[in-house]
Amino acid sequence: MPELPEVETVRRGLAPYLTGARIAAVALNRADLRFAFPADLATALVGETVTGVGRRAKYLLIALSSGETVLSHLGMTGAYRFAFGGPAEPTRHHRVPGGHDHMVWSLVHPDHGAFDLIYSDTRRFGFIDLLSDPAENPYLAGLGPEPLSNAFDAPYLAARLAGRKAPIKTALLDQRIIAGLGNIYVCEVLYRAHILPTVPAGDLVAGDGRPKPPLEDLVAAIRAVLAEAIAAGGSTLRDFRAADGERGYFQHSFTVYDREGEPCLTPGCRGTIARIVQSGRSSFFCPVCQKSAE
DNA sequence: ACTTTGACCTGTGCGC
DNA sequence: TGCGCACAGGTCAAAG
Repeated sequence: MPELPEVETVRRGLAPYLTGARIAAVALNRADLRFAFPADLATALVGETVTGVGRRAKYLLIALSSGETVLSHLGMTGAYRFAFGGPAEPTRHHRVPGGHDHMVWSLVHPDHGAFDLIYSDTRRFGFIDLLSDPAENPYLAGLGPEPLSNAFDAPYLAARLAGRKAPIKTALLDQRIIAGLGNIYVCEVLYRAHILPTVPAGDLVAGDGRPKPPLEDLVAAIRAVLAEAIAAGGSTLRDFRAADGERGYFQHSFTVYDREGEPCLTPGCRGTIARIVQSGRSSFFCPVCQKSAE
């Protein structure tokens, strides 16, 4: 589910409790998620101390005192929650018999005491791996720049989009071009930048290879929308200890995503939000105030 | 080399 | 109420 802002929110919720905690035990309730758990996962974790919780794109990176790193991707329905003493409350995906709590870390933190960290994942599109060298990992090596970093700007994006005939919607979902955007935020940033999702990506680049004004707007929109979403997620962190982190995913209200048939919220625009399917994914947009590149 | 499609899973909500 | 179908925020392999 989680796109960059949601994963960042999870990271911020986990970091204060995991950093400095010692892993006393690890339970795996099945052999695989999307991929098999590494054979030595539990033994590699037990006895180690967490030295930090990072994020790259939509991946969580949990660093261990051994020097190894746990890579965790939440897929569509992955979620972490804590259980401090007593039986853990099931997640809302857990009402059906069987449940979806696939991995449980038992941790001891010098300040927070003993607690469990539970990973649940209904659809099991998530996965967990153990990396000795994150920089060399194929999952991470091919990722494009972080959209909130200095490495991401309009000239960069222009260079990557020049000549591409694929719709801008599809290009922005390509993690090799820009890391961390998913279907919701791509819809949102294109809406904010007033660009139709169907525009051929290369149309946003001028003949000399420089970004056209709409592409400058798009870069600004990407930064603004993500920053706002992270800020909104941060406001839910107060509850992270008791909740499952899932709440934050949807707390944020969207301006175009999933609003088919509703009025466009752009000031002065009288359009109605439409929905089309691109690359098998829903695109929501306003056919009035979102335009092709001039 | 490029893009699109199907596959992986389970759950929910809608129309009939 | 029940049933079937469409759909869901991600990614990868395979097919075009």
